Order: sequence, then structure tokens, then C-alpha cells
Amino acid sequence: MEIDVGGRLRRLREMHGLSQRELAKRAGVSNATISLIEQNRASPSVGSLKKVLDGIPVRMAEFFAPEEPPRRRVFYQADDLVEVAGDGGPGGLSFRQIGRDLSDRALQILHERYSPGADTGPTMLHHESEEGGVVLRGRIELTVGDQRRVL
Amino acid sequence: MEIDVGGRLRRLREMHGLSQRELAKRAGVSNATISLIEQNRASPSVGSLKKVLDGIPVRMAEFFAPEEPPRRRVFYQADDLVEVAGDGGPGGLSFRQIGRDLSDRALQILHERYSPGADTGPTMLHHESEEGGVVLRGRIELTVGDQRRVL
DNA sequence: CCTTGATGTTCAATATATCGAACACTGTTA
DNA sequence: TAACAGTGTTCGATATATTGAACATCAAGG
Repeated sequence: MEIDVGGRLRRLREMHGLSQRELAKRAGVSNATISLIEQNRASPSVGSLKKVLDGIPVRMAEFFAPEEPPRRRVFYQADDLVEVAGDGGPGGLSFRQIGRDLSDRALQILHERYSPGADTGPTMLHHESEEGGVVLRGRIELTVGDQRRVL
Repeated sequence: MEIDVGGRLRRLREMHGLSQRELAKRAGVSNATISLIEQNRASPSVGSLKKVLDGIPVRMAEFFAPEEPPRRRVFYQADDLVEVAGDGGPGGLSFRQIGRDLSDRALQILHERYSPGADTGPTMLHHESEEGGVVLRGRIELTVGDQRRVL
């Protein structure tokens, strides 16, 4: 997934009615730098980009925030599943989450795998929401509140 | 206004349980690069930073967003599975529901099985809620709104 | 004790970003 | 016409980011 840094910068600059030299002066960089960045002939350092954006002014998070997610993602491939457990390695547990960004979702779905003997530690996990699941293979001991079962 | 890129990267990396070398390998950069960035001894190019963040994974806008995205956690519980599809027979489809009484629940979980060639009929199923799932075995064609995919 | 494997750091070599100065082009004006 | 002031681009020199290999440290076994 490429980011058209140059294109975004050029659009922003022109939107604010600035020439490359004006912006360069405000940002404390050379006009050549801005030209090269806008042509994507150089990938600016974070520090430089920050200086340039401060001259417009635009904040970093704004700059990288997509204008609008073109379309809500509905389908995911097996390799789009995001490992959200601490250790994804073959020794521990694996929680693979459907979708990367859940910020506008009410539902989180995980595909979980526990190696034999693995557990989630001595402290109870807790959250303000409902939760349910199906054991597909193997046996697991589960504690919910004061109830405990092996499934 | 300075941005502690190194500190943020280090915190993110450790939060995900990755070593500098592991992350470097995923990102396609050298471990030295990550070390220098985390010490703020180098201001990475946006191209490099993008590669590194993709290895975690974290998006640029997230990385530069001042506030942290809310984290959610999940674990699970089990019960009797209740067949809720019309025909539970060996010829059609099978929807097995977690839990018998959903009257005080916000969440319904189903374990679904489709025989080869089975489908849900010509009329779209619809409901006012969010829905998600994982294909465990086989291939299925899915239509959501105007998007269609074979998973 | 001595390995082995993992960690993060440092260093010289190389790739790349950035600078200052030139270039080419446009429109304006004398 | 010539001279000028503005634009964006390109070029060689320099600063910086990035690399690959080394280094130092620590924990686990033998």
C-alpha cells in the first residue's frame, strides 16, 4: 500500500495558495527539497516532513489520515487476519482478529489457537461487553466469573 | 512541537512483543535502523517508517494520532449448541447457536455448516446489527450489499 | 567453567535526502 | 526588443539515513 506523499503535499500547498519557495521559507527548508518531495523523487525524513507541514500548517495525523475510507471493508483473506496476542509464535497462544481497524465497529471476531498447556495468565481478563465462542478442536479450561468448566 | 518518534515506536514494538530483529525482518529493514530510530538518533524517511509500521502493524495516521486508540479484549465461554436452521438434516445447512435463551443478550454466535452446493436461497437475509465470521474449511460465496466474494 | 542463542548497541561503508546555485519557462513592463 | 520577477525543475556537493557486520550483555544448558 503506497502513500502518495508528494501528491498530497502538492495538493495541500496549492490549496493554501503557497508557492514552493514561500512554503520552503516558512518551513525552513530549501525549495528544491519541496520540489523533489512533490515529485516523489525523495522520501522525506519525518523531521523534514514535520517542518514542511508546520509551514502550511497541517498536523502529521491529518496528513496521513485518509480523506475518506473509500469503502467499508467487508471481506478478508486468511493472511489479512491480524495477530493480536502477545506472542504469535508456535509456542503460545494466537488470537487472529478479523480486520485491522475496529474503531467504528461494535463487533470484534477472533480466531484463537492455544498450544497444549498454554494459558492466559493469572489475572482475569475483563471488559464491558458480551462474549461467546465455539471450541472447534481440543479441550480448554475456562473461568467466567465464579464458574469454571472444561470444554 | 517535537514528536518522540523513537519512544512511540519502541512502546508499540514492545506492546506487540516483538524484538528489534523480528520487527526488522517483518518490515524489510535492518535491526540497526530500528535501534537508531528508537534512540531518536535518526529521523526515518516516511518510506522507511511506513515499512516499519506495516510490520507491527500500525497505520501512519494511527501512529501520529495524539491519543491512543481504545484497546479491546476478548475471551470466551460455551454452552449447548442449538440447531436453529430450518432443516438440520444431513442434506442442507446447519446453524448451531451458542446458548438457548438470547432474550437478554446483545450477541448471537452461530457455528454454521453448509453442505456442498447448499445456499441460503434467493432472498437476501437482512438484520439491523453487525455480523462477522471466519471460514474454517471449504469455499463459500458471500454477498453483502452490492459486494460479492468467494472466500 | 564454556558454549549457544537471544537481546540491544555501535561502527565504517554506502545509499539517499537536502542544500545552494544554477537552469528553463512564463507573464509583465519599459 | 530587453529586462525583470515570479514559477517549478535540475545539478553537484554535502549532510544524513540505512546497511551489514561487529560488539557487549544476559539467560539457559551442558
